[in-house]
Amino acid sequence: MLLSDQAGQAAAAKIPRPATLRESVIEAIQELIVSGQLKPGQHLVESELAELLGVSRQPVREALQQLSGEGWVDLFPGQGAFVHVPTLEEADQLLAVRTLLETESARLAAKHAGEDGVQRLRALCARGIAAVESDDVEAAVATNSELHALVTALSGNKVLSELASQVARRVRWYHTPVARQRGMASWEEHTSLIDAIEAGDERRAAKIMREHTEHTRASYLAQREKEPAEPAPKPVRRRRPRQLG
Amino acid sequence: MLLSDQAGQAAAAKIPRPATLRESVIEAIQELIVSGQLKPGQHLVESELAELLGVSRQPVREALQQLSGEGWVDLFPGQGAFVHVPTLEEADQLLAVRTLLETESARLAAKHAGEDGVQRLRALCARGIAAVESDDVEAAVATNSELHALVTALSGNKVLSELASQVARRVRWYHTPVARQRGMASWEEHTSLIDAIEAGDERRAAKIMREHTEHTRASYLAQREKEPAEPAPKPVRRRRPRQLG
DNA sequence: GGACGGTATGCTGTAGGCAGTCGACGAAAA
DNA sequence: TTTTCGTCGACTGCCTACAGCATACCGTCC
Repeated sequence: MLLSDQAGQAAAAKIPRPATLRESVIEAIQELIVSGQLKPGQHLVESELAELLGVSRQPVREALQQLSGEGWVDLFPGQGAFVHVPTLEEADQLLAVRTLLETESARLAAKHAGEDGVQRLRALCARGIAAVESDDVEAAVATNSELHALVTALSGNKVLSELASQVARRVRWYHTPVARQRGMASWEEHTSLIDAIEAGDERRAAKIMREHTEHTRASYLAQREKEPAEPAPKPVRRRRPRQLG
Repeated sequence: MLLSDQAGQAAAAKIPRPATLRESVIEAIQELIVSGQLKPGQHLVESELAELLGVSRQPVREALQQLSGEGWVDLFPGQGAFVHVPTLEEADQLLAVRTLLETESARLAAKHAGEDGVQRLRALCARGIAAVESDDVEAAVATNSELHALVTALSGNKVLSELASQVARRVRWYHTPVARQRGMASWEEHTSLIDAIEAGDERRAAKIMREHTEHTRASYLAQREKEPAEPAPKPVRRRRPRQLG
């Protein structure tokens, strides 16, 4: 069976199925939220989103269900969906959880990662450093995410890596508008992390990752301290102003 | 404002809202899965579930979306929903994650729990021991879950406790059919855990919880080793046999 | 006899529509 | 002027209906 052998090769770049509308809508709404076009607390009217995206209400509803499961929006029965409002406290707790998950990931990665994995880590790290040096913030952030994702993947624990990636996405949303990036220091930490993983030193890898994520957390809190945060505009059901004409 | 004062008192037993159909359906399907009426790998036909529960396809679809987000079912675009098939490897990884989350919870609980929290823990523990002594397995399992949930709640980190409770639910599903309960030994560990929390000894609390959950994990694996696991009936889309008549 | 292609079937994905419900606004009463 | 009640508008929750598609069955060809 030649084909099944190839198919067995991990990500054999599955044919880019036209995906269901629901999935497309999920990504679209996530993008709208992360990019700030949909603001925290905003009432998401199904019919409006449907029209905006050119689909019917059903896929939008299903997308909102799923997004609520991942913490992007809050669903109030009978009232509809509202973009989740991340409080300072919650962000802190989320960052704590991320630290926990990624620290364990790093430890396991040091335990299990092979030569191949380390190579890929180094490649990503190089790309990240290059991005920082050329002041390409966007690329640096993206590469940073990829690197962390790869570390969790190398842990060998799929459940863990999936959970971590979910948490990471939310962290990115909370974090992005506040502090853009910690710059080169972050990538030096990445480098020593990879060294530890290559050496198979679990303790050191865990320690570095813990400190690394705690740095991010500290910088986040410091940033947020300055701006007293918006006065939480009470997420109330919006009423469409009278359509005249 | 008298009313709002009362409402502020935590769980003032919110009026049992008639809940949306979707939520009822979610619980119903979860129950069907946990109780084994829906077997792993089984194809969940929307219209059948709808008829079975006496609702239309829409609430069923939305419930399946949400359940897929929590790992109870797998959604294959164009093919439908299948009850998730927990492999041995995945169960092990899930238990590892649970250990991680609950250990951290225990540590934080030792750090933050007050007199009141400890009291409630002791009460639950007493109930659990009583249940074991009277051979009430059902009650013992339920109380066990409650106790662990309370520990995570006492951690003071809502994100963490929510994640832990989700993981715990899945663990219970994987675990229940295999090993019913470890009996009294488990509750002795609970007792010393509470002692550590009361003393505010973070390290000890974490250590006990880690060992405690690792015991569960070991017993699970031991149980599963014996039965070579079902031969994984290839989750294929079922086709209703021809209706004659 | 085995592989291939055509056909049928029933399921999923999506759309549209109706009733129930929640919130806002305005009028009437204290 | 403040509180309370009634009405209106709009949105959600759910149902029904249709189009597209994936799979299984079956006849045909090699």
